[in-house]
This record gives sequence, C-alpha cells and structure tokens, in this order.
Amino acid sequence: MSLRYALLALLTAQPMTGYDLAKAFHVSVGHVWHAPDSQIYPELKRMVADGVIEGEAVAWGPKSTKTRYSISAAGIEAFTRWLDEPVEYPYDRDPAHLRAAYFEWADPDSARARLREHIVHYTERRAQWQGQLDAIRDRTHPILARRIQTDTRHSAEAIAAFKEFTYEGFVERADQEIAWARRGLALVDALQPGGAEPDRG
Amino acid sequence: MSLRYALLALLTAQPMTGYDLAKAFHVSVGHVWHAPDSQIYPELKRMVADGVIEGEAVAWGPKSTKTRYSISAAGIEAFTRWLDEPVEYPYDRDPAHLRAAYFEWADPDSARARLREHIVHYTERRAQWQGQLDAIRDRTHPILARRIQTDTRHSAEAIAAFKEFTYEGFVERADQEIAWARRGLALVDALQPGGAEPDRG
DNA sequence: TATACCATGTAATAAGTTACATGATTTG
DNA sequence: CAAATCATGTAACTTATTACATGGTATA
Repeated sequence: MSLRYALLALLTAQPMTGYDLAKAFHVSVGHVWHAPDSQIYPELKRMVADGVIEGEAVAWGPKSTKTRYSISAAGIEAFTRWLDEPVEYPYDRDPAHLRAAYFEWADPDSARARLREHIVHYTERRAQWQGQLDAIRDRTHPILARRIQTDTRHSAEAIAAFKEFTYEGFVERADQEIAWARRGLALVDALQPGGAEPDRG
Repeated sequence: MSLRYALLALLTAQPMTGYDLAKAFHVSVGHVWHAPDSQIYPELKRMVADGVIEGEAVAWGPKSTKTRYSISAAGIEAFTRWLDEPVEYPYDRDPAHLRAAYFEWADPDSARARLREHIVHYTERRAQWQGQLDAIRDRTHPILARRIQTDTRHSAEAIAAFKEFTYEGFVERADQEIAWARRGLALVDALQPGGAEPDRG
C-alpha cells in the first residue's frame, strides 16, 4: 500500500502525466520505495477510481492524448492520515546475511566473492543516495525545487530537512554494510590462513 | 527462493519433522529470513518433489504418523551451489524512511510518535538479535550446539563465527536505526520550537 | 525516414500474508 | 477429561516481478 502514498507524495509537488510521474518517481522517491512502471500505471488507475487523484486528458500531438494526474482534496487527506498511522514494519528477510550465516559451507573464495559483491552493491547504492543528498542540500534536485516553489504551507527548510534526514539514514546504512562486509573478509582470512591474498580496499 | 535454502540450512544440522523444523526455524534462521508455517509446510513438499530433501513417515501415537525430513546428497549440493551464486539484492522498499521523507506534512507530534515507534521497534529487534548472539557466543544456542556436534566437516569455530558475524551486522543495523530516529526527534524539535517536550531517551 | 523516446499498459508468474481448518496426542 | 500443543496444512488475497506489447510523436 506504500506505493500509493509514494505516488501521492510526488503529486503534492505538482500535477504530472503518468509518464512524467514515472520518470520523476525513478529519480526521487523510487530510491526509497521501488516500483516498476508496470506497477505504477495500474495503481494510478486505482487511485482515480478511489478518488485520491484526478486524471484529465490533455492533447498530445494531433491525434493523441495523455493523462495529467493531480492530487484531490481527498488525496491530501488520505496522505496526511497515512502519516498519522503507525508504520507496518516488514518482516526481516535478508538474502546477503542469510548466506553469510552459513559461509562455513562455502569455498572461502566464494565467501570472499559474496562479501566483495556486498561492498560493490552498497558502494553503488551509497553513491546514488549521496547524489540525492547533495542535490537536496544545494537545492538543485528538480522535484525538490519544484516542491519548494509550489508548497505554500510548509517551509523550504522543513521540506528539505526531512528529505536530507531520510537519505542520511541510507548513507549511514550503506557505510555500515560496507564495514560489515570488510570485517567478513577479515574473518574469512582469519579462519582460512593461507587462502587468497587478504583484501585491501 | 531463499526460504528453500534457509530450510536446507536447518536440515544440515539434523533431520527434523516438519513441526520441529518450523519451531526451530522461528527461533533461529527465521530471524534472518522470516516465513510463516503456512509457507514452510508447502515448501517442504516441493523440496521433496525436487529431491533436495527426503521425508520418511515415523509413528506418532497409536494411529498417526508424522514426517521426518532429512537433507539428501542433492540437497547438500544445491545448498553449496547456492552459496556460490551472487546474491540477488531486493529492491529498496522502506516504509519508515518513506514516511520520514514527508514529515513536513505530518503533525509534529505525529512525526515524533512515528520516530518513537521506530526506536521501540529496533530496540525490540536488537534485543532478539543480541539474544541470539549471546547464545551463539556461549554455545547455549540449541540448534548451533546440535550443528557443532553433528557437523564433521567444519570446525566449531567457523560454524559459530559466521553466525556471530551475521547477527553482529543486525545489532549494528539496529543501533544505527535507533540513532537515526533520535536525530529525527531532535530535528522535529528544532523545526518546531515550542512543540512537545524534547525527547530524552 | 529512421531512431529515440513518449505513453501506457497487459499477461503470466512468483512470492508472501492472513485467516482459518482439522484432528490427533500428550499431560495435568 | 479438559487443555495445551503437536501436526499439517488450505484458501483467498495482495503485492510484486518479468517479460512483452503497441503505437504515437519529436528530432536529426
């Protein structure tokens, strides 16, 4: 159900067509709550049916139209009500840590490969999150800039501060995962003296 | 597909009936990869069909039987092959951080409530993970103890070290989430001077 | 005029969630 | 003999994944 609120959040910044919204999604809130286009379009239809957004057809070329969606009063209400509800935490399900727990069954080089992949994965994620953070801090993030312009009820300071806060948490998480995997590499080396060269990195 | 390997991992320690396995699951690897009984039993049937485990009926009372499952040679092979494959990282989908990003729309007391709930949630999780860690370290963890007894190819040291390593990562993650939420409380207070009492905790 | 990209999906599948169901057995 | 718990699920639903589909529009 979070996808709905992620989309509502985007539409509090400005009305958008489905396509623009999907694009904006992937470069902003999609970093926090992933969804493919094939999930976004049907959800938008359901949201119209439920009255939380409105869709109007706008001309596109000589014989085509596209739909521009805007949040309704009911949508604003649903969005703020959602913020008042407790979070439903997902169950723990962590494929990387699951494997790490049974590394005694893996070839030491295989274990090292998994840990290095973990570092690569979180290094890439970290770069993405840090990129968001930088753009939020210097106000070059296009969706944030637009939001600050159009939102009259909230201060630019507060709008940006909570987005910064969110991504800071992710960057710290990435750092923690990288540090954890490095310790794992050291552990594999310690348990398997004479294996591959100890990792420097 | 990870559920299958979590179950195989448990069965490398010893053969178990479905019921015992489900119970053991919930107090051990279920902390890393959650699954309800209603997912475990059907998966066991599929695993028998795929030949990675074998089920034998054992008498239970005068007129009933239960099934005892043991890992097969093919199962051991599937399990170790799984450790050789790269991890498929799930997409990011974080309901708590998603909300935090839009706290400017929330009543400050609502934002505080969400952040306090975050602290409570991770404090509880941390206690569970730390409990596992303590039991692993002093070798009182029943499944680990059994595993160390029955596993002739891996050293007790390595078996325990990787489980420790796994749970250490979770404990650190919990600490990070708690610290993050505390900073969030401070941020809400800073943006809303004169709101509720600043949090001490 | 071809290529990129705009626009919007559908279909099939997989995985996981919640609620409920049923009967046998052991134990106090 | 009642209660707990052992034992094993099924059904209905929701959510998400992957792959594919289709045609219009702008631009070089």
